[in-house]
Amino acid sequence: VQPDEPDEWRDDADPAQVAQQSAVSIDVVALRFWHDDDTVMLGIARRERGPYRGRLALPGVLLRRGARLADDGRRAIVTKLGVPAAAILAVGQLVTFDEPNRDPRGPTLSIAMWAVIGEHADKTAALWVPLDESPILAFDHNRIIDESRALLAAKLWTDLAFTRALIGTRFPATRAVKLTAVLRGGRPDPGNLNRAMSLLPGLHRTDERVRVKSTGRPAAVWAFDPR
Amino acid sequence: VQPDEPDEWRDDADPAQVAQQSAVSIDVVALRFWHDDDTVMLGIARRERGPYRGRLALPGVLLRRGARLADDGRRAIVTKLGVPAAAILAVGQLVTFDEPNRDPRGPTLSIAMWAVIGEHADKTAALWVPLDESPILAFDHNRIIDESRALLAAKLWTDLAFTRALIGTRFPATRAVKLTAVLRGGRPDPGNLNRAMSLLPGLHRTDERVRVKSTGRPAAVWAFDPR
DNA sequence: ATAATAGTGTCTGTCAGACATTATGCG
DNA sequence: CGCATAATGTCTGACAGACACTATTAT
Repeated sequence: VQPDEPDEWRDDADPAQVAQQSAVSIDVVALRFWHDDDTVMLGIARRERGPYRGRLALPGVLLRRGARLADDGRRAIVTKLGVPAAAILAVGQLVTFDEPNRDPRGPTLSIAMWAVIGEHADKTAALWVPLDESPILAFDHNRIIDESRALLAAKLWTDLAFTRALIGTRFPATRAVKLTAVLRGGRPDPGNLNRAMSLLPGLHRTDERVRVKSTGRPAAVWAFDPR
Repeated sequence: VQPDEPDEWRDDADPAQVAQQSAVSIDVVALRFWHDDDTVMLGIARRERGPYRGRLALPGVLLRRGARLADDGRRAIVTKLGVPAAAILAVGQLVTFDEPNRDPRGPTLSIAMWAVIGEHADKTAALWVPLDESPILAFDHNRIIDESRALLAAKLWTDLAFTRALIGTRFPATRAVKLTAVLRGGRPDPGNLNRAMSLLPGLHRTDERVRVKSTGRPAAVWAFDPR
C-alpha cells in the first residue's frame, strides 16, 4: 500500500492516521442589525489564549469530530462571543480558505460561515464593530471578511432565510434601504428597491406606517409572511 | 481550560489533538469534453480498497497535511483515475458536505471540487460516463454530483477558466450548443447563444468554417483570445 | 409655507426567450 | 430542387437604473 493513498487503509481507531491531516477550523462572520444599529455590525472578540493572544479575531473553533458545520459555527459564537444559542437566528456556509501558513500552529483549513444574531441582553463579551470598519484582525480574518462581503451582498433579497433573520419579520422600508446600502455599498434607489421587494414571494407591505426619523413622511412597514 | 475550546491550547506536536477532529476528504467532479465525446463525461473509478470496495466512486483522497485543496484534488485525479497531471487543465472549489455518517469509517467531511481533464492517451484506468447518466456510486457521491451540477451550469460562460478548459480554445459553434445543452439541460436557442458568446470578453468568432455533421451548412469556429 | 423624508410613476436601455427568415452545403 | 444544418434578424416581455413628481409629516 502506497503512502499516497492513506484513505484506503485508514483505520479509524488509529488517531495517527487522521493526525496527518491539516487541522480544520470554523470561522464565523457573525452579523447583527438590531433596531438601534444603524449599520450592519460584525461580532469579534479578543483572543484569550493561543497565537495572536490579545488580538481581535472572528469567533472560531476547531472542528469537532462528528459535528455538523452549522453546529460548530454556533458553538464558536456561543463560546467566543458569549451570545446565547437561542439568539443565533441563521447559519450558513461560505467558502474554505486553505493557505497552508494562515495559522502559526501549523496547516489549518478555515471553513468560513455566516451567521445572523438576533436581539438579546448583550453581555458585552463580544465587540461589535461596523462591518465596513473592521479593525486589523488575527490570522487572515480580514481577508475572510473581504471575500465574504461579496457573497453576503449576493444573498441579500435572494437568500430569504438570511435576509429575514437580518432585518426581522417586520420592518419599515427605510431599514431596507439602509441595509441594502451597507451590504451592497452605495444607497439603492428607494423606488427600485420597493419594486424589487414587492415582487419577492413571502414579503408584502402592510397598511401600517411608522415614524423612523423625527420629521418627514412616515415609512410603510413591510412584513415577511408567517412561515 | 475547558474541553470546549481545544483550539486555544492546541499543541501542534501532539497528534491526538487534531485526531479529535473529523477526517477531511477531497472528492472531485472530474469532467472532460473531448472532440469525440458528444456529451460531458464524468470520471469515476472502481474502489480497490476500503469501504465500498469494488463499487464505483468519484476520485477522492484524504486531505494531506499542509496541502492546498487544488493540489490534493489533482492528486486524487492522478492516483484514482490514472490521469497524468499534465492533462488536468483547471481545478476549483465547490462546497463542503458534512453529514456525519457519509463515511462508514467515521465522521468525514467532503470538500467537493471540480476539475477539467484535457485530451491525453487514455490508459483507461478511469471509467468515463455521461455526466447525466452516472450510475449508483459509493458514499453520498450521487448527491455530490447532483448538487454540483447546478453550480457547474452556473459557471458555464461566466467562469472563463472553467469554460475554456472544457470546450477548448477553438471550437465550432455547434459544440457550444451541445455543451450548453448538457450542462443546463435542454438545448439553448442557437441564435441567443451566439449573441451571448459574441458579448463575452476574451471570446471571438473567426472566419474559419468547419463541417461537423456530414450534411448541412458548416459551423463557424469560435476562439478564445490568447491569454 | 418650507423643509425633510417617503413613495409612485415613467422613461430608458439591456437582455433573454422565442421564432421566422436567410444562408450554405449535399444528394 | 429538396433536405438538413447553421446563422441572422426581429419582436416581445422582464427588469434594472435613473429621475421627476407626488405624498405626508413637523416646524
